[in-house]
Amino acid sequence: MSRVLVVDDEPQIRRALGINLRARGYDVDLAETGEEGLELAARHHPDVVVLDLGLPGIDGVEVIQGLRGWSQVPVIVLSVREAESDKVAALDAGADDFVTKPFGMDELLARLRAALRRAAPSEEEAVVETPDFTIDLAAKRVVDAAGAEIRLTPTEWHIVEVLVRNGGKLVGQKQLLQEVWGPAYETETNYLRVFMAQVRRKLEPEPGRPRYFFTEPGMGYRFEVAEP
Amino acid sequence: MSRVLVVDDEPQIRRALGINLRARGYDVDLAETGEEGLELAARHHPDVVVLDLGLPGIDGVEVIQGLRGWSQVPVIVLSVREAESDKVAALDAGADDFVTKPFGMDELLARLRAALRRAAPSEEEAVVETPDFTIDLAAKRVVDAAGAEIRLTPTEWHIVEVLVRNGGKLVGQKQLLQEVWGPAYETETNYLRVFMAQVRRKLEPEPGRPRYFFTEPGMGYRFEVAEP
DNA sequence: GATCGAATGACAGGTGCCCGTCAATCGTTG
DNA sequence: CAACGATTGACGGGCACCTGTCATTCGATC
Repeated sequence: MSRVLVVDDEPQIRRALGINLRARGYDVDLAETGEEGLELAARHHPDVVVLDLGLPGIDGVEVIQGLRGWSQVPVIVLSVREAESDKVAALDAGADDFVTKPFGMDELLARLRAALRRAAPSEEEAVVETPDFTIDLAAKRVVDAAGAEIRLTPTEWHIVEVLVRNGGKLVGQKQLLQEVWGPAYETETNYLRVFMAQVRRKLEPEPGRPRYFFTEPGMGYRFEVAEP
Repeated sequence: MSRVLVVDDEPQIRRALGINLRARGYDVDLAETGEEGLELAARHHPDVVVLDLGLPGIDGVEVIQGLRGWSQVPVIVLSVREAESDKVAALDAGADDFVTKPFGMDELLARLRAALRRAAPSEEEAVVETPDFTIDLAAKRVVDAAGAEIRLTPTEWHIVEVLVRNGGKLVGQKQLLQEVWGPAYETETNYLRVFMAQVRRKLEPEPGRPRYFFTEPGMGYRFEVAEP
């Protein structure tokens, strides 16, 4: 789950945010001062920061600037101030969002989700490696052990994708047929045999003795990388 | 400069934003309804959208959903409503920020800058070199091996940009069509064939045997610089 | 152990789709 | 009005997919 750093000098706010965020599965760091916040940020690399502007010691805007020196972490600013100039200063310093106290917990949580969603375009490294080939789901590509590309046709790739995304799990024939060819084809088991053979010819070192794409007779197919 | 799309049914708001934004050097599109806004977004690909929630016809939240179907453009929501549930709905639909009317122009401009800054590709070393040409994504320039500039038309450049930014990854036909021409063109595969041919004529040493812009039949295209 | 049926695997021929290419037309801009 | 880029349509070639048939394997039954 995501890690949230809360920087606020008011104990009741820290407490309320700590309870609510942890209840929703976030990991939460609490800091009372700007200095403490910067230190925790450096140590724990939170995914999002909730920052009060009116801090004792160094000001909230300075905290933002301190963060921006080395991090792109989204910052949501809290403030009792209504003054427009404060908002402008905070946003220009690099804040991502601005919430005026008193605020509703639902709104803050929604803004938190929005900030995390923006920051997380990070195409999870969807790569599966085996001793004989490597599958990159994001790039839609397969390379063999020597690094040479293995070309798959659209249908072949689609089958491989479904099986790999369900890695280790059995995928039923009907399910596979529906996902690759559409709901009207759920009885065309011939297709599966033809294309599974093709996939094995291209990926299995011994197509006759599959090491990765296994048949479960009468049920379906399973992709699995054997443990060493 | 950046292009801003403003969607609001109140003439005085449209007028005020139009004047203020243009005075600061933004290119501005003005739309009165959600439908018009979606159409303009598809045609002009703005860098940021300012959207009123209380629209006649289709609702602001639906406009956000319509946009999010194909675009990651930041959306700043305007609303007279104070209700927290509205904010939550808009933010969860994919809005990036929320401003309550009446708002100060300075605050809106600051949030606009913040949204654009977030979306900015962070000015990283956006240069791709190959033995035959060099692409500078930031400067929007291509030069050949001898240092001479290669001129690309806007559409050609847009295609190259999308493919290069996804370097190594396969870009689906629909995705490419949507990002370059807009969501209404996702079936016009002719465009791709014509413009890919044009791009290859200008960049590939042997347009008939591509070394950089590869076709994945039935799926899409991929830009890649071969390892030495 | 022999027989049978069900399910999978293998193979090859035909056909339709997709890509690359060319060319004509339209719309915009200077 | 000239020049350029974008939009279409048409066409040919290659290949991916579909299809039917036959071989093989496995388990059940007698």
